[in-house]
Amino acid sequence: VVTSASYEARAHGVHAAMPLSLAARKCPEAAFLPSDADAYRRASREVMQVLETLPGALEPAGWDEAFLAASADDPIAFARSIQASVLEQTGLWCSVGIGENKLQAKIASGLGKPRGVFHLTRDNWNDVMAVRPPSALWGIGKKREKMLARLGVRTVAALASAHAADLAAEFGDSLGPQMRRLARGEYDDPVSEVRAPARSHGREITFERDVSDPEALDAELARLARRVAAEIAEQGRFARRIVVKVRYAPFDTHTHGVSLAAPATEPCLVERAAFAAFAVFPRDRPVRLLGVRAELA
DNA sequence: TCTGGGGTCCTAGGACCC
DNA sequence: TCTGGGGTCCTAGGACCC
Repeated sequence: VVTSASYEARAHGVHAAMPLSLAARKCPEAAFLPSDADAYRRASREVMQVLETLPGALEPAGWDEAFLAASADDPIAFARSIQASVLEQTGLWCSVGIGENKLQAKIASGLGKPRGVFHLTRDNWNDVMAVRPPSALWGIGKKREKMLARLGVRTVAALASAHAADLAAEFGDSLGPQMRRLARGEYDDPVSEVRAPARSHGREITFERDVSDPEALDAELARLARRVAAEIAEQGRFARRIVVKVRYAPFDTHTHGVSLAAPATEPCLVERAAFAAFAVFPRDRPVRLLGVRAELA
């Protein structure tokens, strides 16, 4: 599938997660490049190093985004100076979103793309957001948007004024009210410089063709399990539980897990747990995806 | 069109306990 | 024989994000 697309390709309707065959149809003249994770990691480090020189707590959010807790008399000028520094020192453009909290800033950075600066605060929140669909909010995707539409909620403004009880009944006592707060531009989580330790680490593979051969599946499962074990050991972490993920056609995905007697990192123990979890699955269906994930102690 | 790989968080339901 | 109410923990699945 497409990992990322240039703005020129996006103009043809190509976007991330789209199957390559469809992307090629939508944009036959596009150049298809292999992904190069090492290059992106290097570029990410360079950009983050620039941002680290700025005053204020920095919270990286993935490879190509970060939150900066800063205050400035002239936020827009400050944002432009960040942009200029990043461009000068890395040759890369970025967009900068300014907000009173992470939600506003995150949405603003999207609205600033490409290469722009956008300012989103309580003063212009309604002007900018009220008529947009709920999926314009960070944390509401297409599925929740559909569920909201069934409740008659089709805009951010409608969500902001929806009945809390209705939302709680549909989405739960936590998520429901939280979605309404998002629609009002409210967000409490502070920018946090301390990175929480990872909760899990896993590897998965989608086969080019569905695999039925049990020996081939066993071999792949062992390979994934040992790789995960080696990687968490390298990070000095221990597995608490091993979860195996299996996807059949068409996109029928299931997981089963096995808790370890004690936190462990030994490849043989991780592998044994993976096989115990895998044993729960029926073995008579062709497998499209196999994954092993360690939940960490 | 037919759906990657790495994650995080939330929810519902069941088991279990007092 | 049929059964409360409160709580915790575990598991599987799903939604979301980059």
